[in-house]
Amino acid sequence: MSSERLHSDRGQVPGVAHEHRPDSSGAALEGSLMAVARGLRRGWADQIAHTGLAPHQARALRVIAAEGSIRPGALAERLHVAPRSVTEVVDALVERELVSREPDPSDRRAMTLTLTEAGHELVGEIGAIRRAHTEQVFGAVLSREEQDTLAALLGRLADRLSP
Amino acid sequence: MSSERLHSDRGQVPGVAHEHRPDSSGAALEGSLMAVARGLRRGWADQIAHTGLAPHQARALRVIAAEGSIRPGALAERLHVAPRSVTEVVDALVERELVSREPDPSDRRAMTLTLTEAGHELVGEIGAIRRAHTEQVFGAVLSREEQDTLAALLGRLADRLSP
DNA sequence: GCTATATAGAGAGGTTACCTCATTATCTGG
DNA sequence: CCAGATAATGAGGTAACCTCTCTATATAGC
Repeated sequence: MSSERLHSDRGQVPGVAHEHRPDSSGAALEGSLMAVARGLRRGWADQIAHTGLAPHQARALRVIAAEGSIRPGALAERLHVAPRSVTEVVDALVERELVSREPDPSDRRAMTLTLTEAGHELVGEIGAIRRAHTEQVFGAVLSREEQDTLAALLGRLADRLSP
Repeated sequence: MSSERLHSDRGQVPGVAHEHRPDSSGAALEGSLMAVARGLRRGWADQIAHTGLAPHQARALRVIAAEGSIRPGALAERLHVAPRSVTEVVDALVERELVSREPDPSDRRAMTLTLTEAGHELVGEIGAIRRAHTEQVFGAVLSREEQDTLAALLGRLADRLSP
């Protein structure tokens, strides 16, 4: 639906011809990076659409899988949402029987979230799809060596940026 | 949400002609790239927060600036939202007197969006902030040469991913 | 042991950024 | 000149957030 581009540049005279100044390659770098990130994210989203999982549900599932078991409050922190907001995401995952929500034996105020069998299965499946898509994109354009170079450079940037 | 392509290659690695096994480094590449993209986006968001512009408002402003003058429908396409949805974004920008919405002389059904003086100013300001932040991040970690290498690799990926 | 305060999760209700569908004005091709 | 197509928008809905509040439980201080 969003893939058809209409030509929008009719002969209209724009008011002024203004700043389109990618003078430094920094702008190009930034633009390409964001475009690649966007492209990958869209690709993943398209390919996991058939699961019926919203992106934030998939993300929550991944965090739960990574932690093995987690409490709603901690999950909220990982997802960068308010504690209250995670309840609804978890509700949906529990509804689909991908996650089980059980009282935490060590603190009776708290709940513990863990993946069900079906949850594990789905996480694995999504991971495989994601990995395949990513490899396909990178592999189609870059040589193995170039991928290593890219990974090294981005790794250094990520280290600097991540808290 | 974005397209109606339904790839059904689940679970299995799709046939890429020449297969390496980049198992772990592919994941690292992907992870780093997304982390860097996220870090940059957060940095920009933090730094333009003081303008009171929501991210999609800032994006709309940039598109209008880039086009010089654009109609709501075309803007919607650029922002990947439904035509109806852009009305509200534009409402907010018009309210702040950053954008003027005037009847299009060439088609009396249509409106034309252009930046006001204040709009141009703000776009310039945001661009400067963004550029400075980006350069600071890249410059602090990578040499000029490395930035060029990175730009080249990402550029090729972006070309492949973007229509 | 008993109370004061902090914390975990969830209910109630609001906001926002989207959406679809319907409506009005205008354009365009036969 | 009239039958659609198209541009924007009003009306009304939904989903993912939010804050504020409530209840149950934990924990620290007396």
